Amino acid sequence: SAERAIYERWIDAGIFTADEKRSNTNGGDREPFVIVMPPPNVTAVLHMGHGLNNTVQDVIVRWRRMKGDETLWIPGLDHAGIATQNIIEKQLAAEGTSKSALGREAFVERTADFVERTGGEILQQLKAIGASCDWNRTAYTLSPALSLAVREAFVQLHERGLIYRGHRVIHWCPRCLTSLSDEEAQHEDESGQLYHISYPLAGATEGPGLTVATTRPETMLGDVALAVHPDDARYTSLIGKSAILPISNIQIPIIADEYVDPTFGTGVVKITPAHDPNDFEVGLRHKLPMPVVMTPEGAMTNGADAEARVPADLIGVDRFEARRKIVAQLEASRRLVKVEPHQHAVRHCYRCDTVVEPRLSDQWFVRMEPLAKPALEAVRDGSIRILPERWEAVYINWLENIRDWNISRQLWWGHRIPVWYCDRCATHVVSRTDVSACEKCRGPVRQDEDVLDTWFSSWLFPLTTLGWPDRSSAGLVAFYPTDDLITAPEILFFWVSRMIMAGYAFMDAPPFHTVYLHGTVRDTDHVKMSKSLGNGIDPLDVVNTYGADALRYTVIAGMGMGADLILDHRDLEKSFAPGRNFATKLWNIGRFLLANVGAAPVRSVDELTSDELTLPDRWILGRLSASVTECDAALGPPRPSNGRWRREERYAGLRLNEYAESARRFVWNDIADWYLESTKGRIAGGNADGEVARAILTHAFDHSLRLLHPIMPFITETLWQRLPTPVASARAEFLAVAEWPRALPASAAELESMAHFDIVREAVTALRQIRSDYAIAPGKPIDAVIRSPRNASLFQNHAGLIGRLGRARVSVDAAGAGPQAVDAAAHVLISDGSELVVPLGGVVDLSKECGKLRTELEQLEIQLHSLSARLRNEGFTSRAPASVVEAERKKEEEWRRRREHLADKVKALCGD
RNA sequence: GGGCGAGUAGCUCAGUUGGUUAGAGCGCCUGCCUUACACGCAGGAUGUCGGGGGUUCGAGUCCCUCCUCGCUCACCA
Repeated sequence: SAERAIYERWIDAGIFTADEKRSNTNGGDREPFVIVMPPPNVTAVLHMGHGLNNTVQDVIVRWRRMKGDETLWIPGLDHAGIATQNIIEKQLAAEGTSKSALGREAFVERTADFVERTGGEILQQLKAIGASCDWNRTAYTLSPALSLAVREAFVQLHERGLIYRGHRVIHWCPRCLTSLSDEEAQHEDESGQLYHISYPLAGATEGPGLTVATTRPETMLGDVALAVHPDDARYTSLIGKSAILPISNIQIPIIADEYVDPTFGTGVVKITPAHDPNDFEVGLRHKLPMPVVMTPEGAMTNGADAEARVPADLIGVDRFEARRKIVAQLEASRRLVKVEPHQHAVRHCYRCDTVVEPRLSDQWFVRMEPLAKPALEAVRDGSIRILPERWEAVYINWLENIRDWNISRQLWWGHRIPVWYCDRCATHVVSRTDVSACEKCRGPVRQDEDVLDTWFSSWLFPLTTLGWPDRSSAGLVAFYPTDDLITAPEILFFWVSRMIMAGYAFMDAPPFHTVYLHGTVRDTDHVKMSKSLGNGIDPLDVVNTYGADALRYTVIAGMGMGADLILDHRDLEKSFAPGRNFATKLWNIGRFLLANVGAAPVRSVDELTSDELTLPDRWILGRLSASVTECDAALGPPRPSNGRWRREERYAGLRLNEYAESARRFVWNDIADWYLESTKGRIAGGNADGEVARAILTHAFDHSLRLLHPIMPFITETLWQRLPTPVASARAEFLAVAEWPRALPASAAELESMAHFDIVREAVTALRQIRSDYAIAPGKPIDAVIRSPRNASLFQNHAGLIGRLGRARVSVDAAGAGPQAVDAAAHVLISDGSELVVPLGGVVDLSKECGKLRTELEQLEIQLHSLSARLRNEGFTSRAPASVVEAERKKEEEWRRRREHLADKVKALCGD
């Protein structure tokens, strides 16, 4: 319930707002740290994928903010050409109208209105999970400024000869009625049919003819030749002759082309230049006609150059229906030789899943090879790293085989292509500004009807959001290049690699130095979560039920580098239990602390003298430093030290789950389980030692909150605001901008203290174990003797603490191993060689304990045996590092002692 | 078809250059409403580290091979 108010205070204080002047690349004294958000589609609503993606970004941004960087996280929206247009078209259909009835101008206006009114909801939703974006800089790919930049990029590339108009077979979606790039036409494996069709030879009315195999019989109406391999002995005699195209009944030549694979199918390929990219190439080589036999919607027709190929009964018939009819006709005329089942990959539209139709048309293309070169080099030379590492190979493989990018879309929603045609002069002009008349003849011109691929605007995002094309803009000077790019692997090619190309093409520098690809959110059957499949989780439900911090912690802690996140949409409580439980724990620690420590200022830890500190104090301070070190190591270096990643740091860091685990362990297992319990008697005392305990507990918890703030910003900020302040210390107004903890190197004395407290903890655990093993009721008092020749004073000093935490009256026997206990007693060895003894005084079944002891002895014998064998092995002692051998020897010694001890005990207790 | 990855406790996953008795969370078992927390506390059980071979004094970790799942690219009609 506190989240919204805290978020508003952060916003009011302007702590998410970046200032160019503070960046050290622009006269300031702070390192800039910048992340550009992968802009969600303007019509999108928040789902778990966004939740994951933006939580990761926010964790990193908040970490750097606390580290003192000038942080900037730029939020944005993508106009999402096809996706948005589809939505409006559906709306229009529901209203009984259509985009063509509306007309282009009205359609665009309506879409813009819709986007204006309801779009961008997702950015509001991101605030609910705590996203610390600089909302003043929210960018939109179709805004006037970015549209100008898009046009500038088009014109520049054209001037450099990298954009051209191409006439070729492209991927066409018959439902969206637009062309698609290679990446947008996605392969899906399908089991289809391979139809073997016999084409009679011209002049021979009878006979078998030539058999070709095809998966798309309907395209045969567009056939202009049959092709065989020039060296295929079966067919060489036929080259140059003709065959009859069934159904259309026209004569087509038999040609030779090396493209044909003699080993596949029958070794004869039908050539359909207008409806197959390979056949198109063959057609070019052999100067064949290229008849189009389908409408844009995918219905059969006699299109350009087709004349009378499609018979009347097939005109207007959909391609798949036509396939059935043609197969039936072929069968009837005995031209269908056979049909085989056939596994193959079919391309589908990435937006509507319709089977893509290859189609001959005129489109604008970007020549990619020159752009790919520096992008390839950037990853190879370490200017850019990709995490997890394995994606670098995928990236390199794609860029090495890059193909030109079809950027024109036959849509209305998007950036209109800045090209104007003069039909009279049969020329065109590419222009930064609108053109109203032909330069040559002063006659009328018309602008290209098409718009640009959505990704043609988003690939410029890191540039345009910072002020490009003005290369000297404050934004670019202060914040370019950015730092991390965080997204899902699905858009590595669509977006990430193209941004890298754009960075080099337009700024001569990479747009970022790190690409972090996180996993996908899936359900327990590992199916990708999606609203339409009904297996989605609404992050706002989670926020409302368990809080944003529970969501964030669960997501971060549960996700290894690059691994998918599995959640159960049917059981939110179970899915988010880790985060909810930890958030509650944290809150309760805070409650205890505030109730016991109170609000009065505490002493500063810096001024405490070492003789004031108790053993637990020194231990928790040591654990704090160790935890900070662990968190820092998991988060890693924020940027390459010298522009390029050195090998040893390249794949280090951003292990957010390890960072989360280290912080959790410190808070829960160190502070809550041990330190806090150890202070319970002290603070109530109200004396000087109580003041020390107050100071240390406050200090340790304060630093826990700092460590956890990037992951759980709301709870940590709320608690931190109420924490007592150390006297004479200037504290930041918000935890969100408080200093990140620094690890202090531990002195030898501190390390010894930590080891000593670990021994004390062992004694406590030993007592609890005995109580549990012998089922001694919690209220029943027990006595314990610690026999310790070496650490008697340590145990003496902490007998009270051990007794309180272990629920026993503890005394210490400094004489060490004296005469064996006459009474039945439980013995537990402590790793310093001491022994903890609890007389069981008739409460316990002796035979049970003997059995236990014997089992323990037996296991120890086995382990000792293999350890000794190892130490007798010369290979080990001579080749293993000395430190390892030494450690093993020490261990063997200890185990021998323990074995003797156990054997003695069994003798004494069990009589054998 | 090419490339890559994964297979570790019932489930979801860690395990950094080969080196003590392989870890965490959830779940499970036992006992506890111990004055911050039962979303908790204490104690506990559970692993032929996918199969097989190899290198090594030593392999979850390196190599080979097989099996099973993913991801990704691809013009075999």
